[in-house]
Amino acid sequence: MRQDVPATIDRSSYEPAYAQLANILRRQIAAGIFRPGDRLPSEAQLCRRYGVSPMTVRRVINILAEQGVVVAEQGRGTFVKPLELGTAAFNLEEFQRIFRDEEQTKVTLLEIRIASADERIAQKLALEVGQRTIYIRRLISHQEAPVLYHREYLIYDPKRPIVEAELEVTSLRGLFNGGGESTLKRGELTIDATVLTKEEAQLLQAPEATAALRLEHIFYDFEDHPVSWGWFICPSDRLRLTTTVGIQE
Amino acid sequence: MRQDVPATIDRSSYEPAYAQLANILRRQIAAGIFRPGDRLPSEAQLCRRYGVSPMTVRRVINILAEQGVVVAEQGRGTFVKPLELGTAAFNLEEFQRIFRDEEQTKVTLLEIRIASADERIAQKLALEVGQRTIYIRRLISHQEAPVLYHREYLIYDPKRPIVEAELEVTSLRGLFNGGGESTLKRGELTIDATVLTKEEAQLLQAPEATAALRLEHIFYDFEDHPVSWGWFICPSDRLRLTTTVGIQE
DNA sequence: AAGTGGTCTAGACCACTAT
DNA sequence: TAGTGGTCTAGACCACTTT
Repeated sequence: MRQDVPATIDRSSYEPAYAQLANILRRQIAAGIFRPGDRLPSEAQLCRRYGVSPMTVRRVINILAEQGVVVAEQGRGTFVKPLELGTAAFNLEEFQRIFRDEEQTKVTLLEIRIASADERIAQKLALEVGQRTIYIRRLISHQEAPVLYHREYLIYDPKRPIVEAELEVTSLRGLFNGGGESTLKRGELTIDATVLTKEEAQLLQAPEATAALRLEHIFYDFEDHPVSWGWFICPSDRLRLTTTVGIQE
Repeated sequence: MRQDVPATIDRSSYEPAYAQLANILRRQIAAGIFRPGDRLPSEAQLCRRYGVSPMTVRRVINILAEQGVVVAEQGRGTFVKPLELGTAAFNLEEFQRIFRDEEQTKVTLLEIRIASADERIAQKLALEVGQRTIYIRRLISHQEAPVLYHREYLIYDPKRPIVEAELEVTSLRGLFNGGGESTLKRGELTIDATVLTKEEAQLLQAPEATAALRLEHIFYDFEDHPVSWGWFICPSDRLRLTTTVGIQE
């Protein structure tokens, strides 16, 4: 037994009862009091034990179930879930942090030009081959060191306000942290691995043939038309994706 | 307007009222009826409009907030969130799928042996340099083609049941899909990019110097002791991480 | 003061599982 | 039949923001 788990709910606390109870149960599981496969006390028992209403207990169980800590089975009970690697989720917080740190982060516009769509671009942006797109290359530096190289094709349509907004160098910041583009409905993202080309290595000041992560994106507007296709290149010694799976206290 | 959104809740449906209302609001947002930054109707208005109790509306708002679709601000209202790239989450479903498909997936044990810990291993597993570990190499093939190369160091402790369990080739399956190890409390995972070595390329039947994803893991038991350190190598043409961000209908 | 979200109650009724 | 989770109600009270 490593640490005592508080056993009651403090009604005078600023932390709401449901959050307190969720933490109590999660800590009990983390401490090994309830092991994977074990059944938790029934909801009625938890109501009596902690002096809260059924609705509040229900909410707590829902929270723990969403966190992947337990699984509730109707008619049988609520059980502690074993570790499941497939539920691990990696997020882009590291990327977000770079753009949030406005003092230390600089976005350099390397190139903007009109480019006519080849077959690949046309397919990604649902255009005809030969139609105009806007091609943008950016280099993102953090603390004086280049960390990301971004290339992007935007649909060219003078009627669309998004084009002007996207051209602004600051738009990337909004895209990562929110509050930016409000004309985008959704994006499809893919991560894979790549080897730096000579050009990429030079810009990113990395040795040639270094391994790098590649984050590809397509963004869609509210009419479900693609408006942007592009990708970030990120040497894997500068940015990693990390996460934890299982019980976090 | 692309599609009509059902405007009432069907009380005779098997789908609970809260789920129906969440879908109604999400579809209205997806259809552009409410745009990023817009305020949703107040909870009291939603109660009257859809004939449900405050608790049910509350639950709906919570669900949409968890999904990152809206943000509720006390005293002000509930607002549609703009697209935020930083909230994108990549999961390991692709990996999970491989192991779930038991017919088509074969795990080959390439090597098991006792290895004494060098400085790097000792640090990862919280051991002294020179202590014994179990070194395992596995090749995972799907539909006759190798997709993953796994190397792993396990702490060597005859008293620990985990060791025997981990040695079984089937244990990877349980780890990914759940129902496996119940002695593991949590894992720390990292994804980065790497270039295949000659040995890796040969085993994975890929050209040398190909880019690959590398998924590193450390697993901890309920005493918070590390029990396993290892990594999967996965050529990026065989497995990608994909996700979507924003509104999904 | 009025309107907003946030928490919580004390039940009701239902669906499902085990015995 | 008894016990389990799952949904839902009709309020209450509170904290916060806006006017």
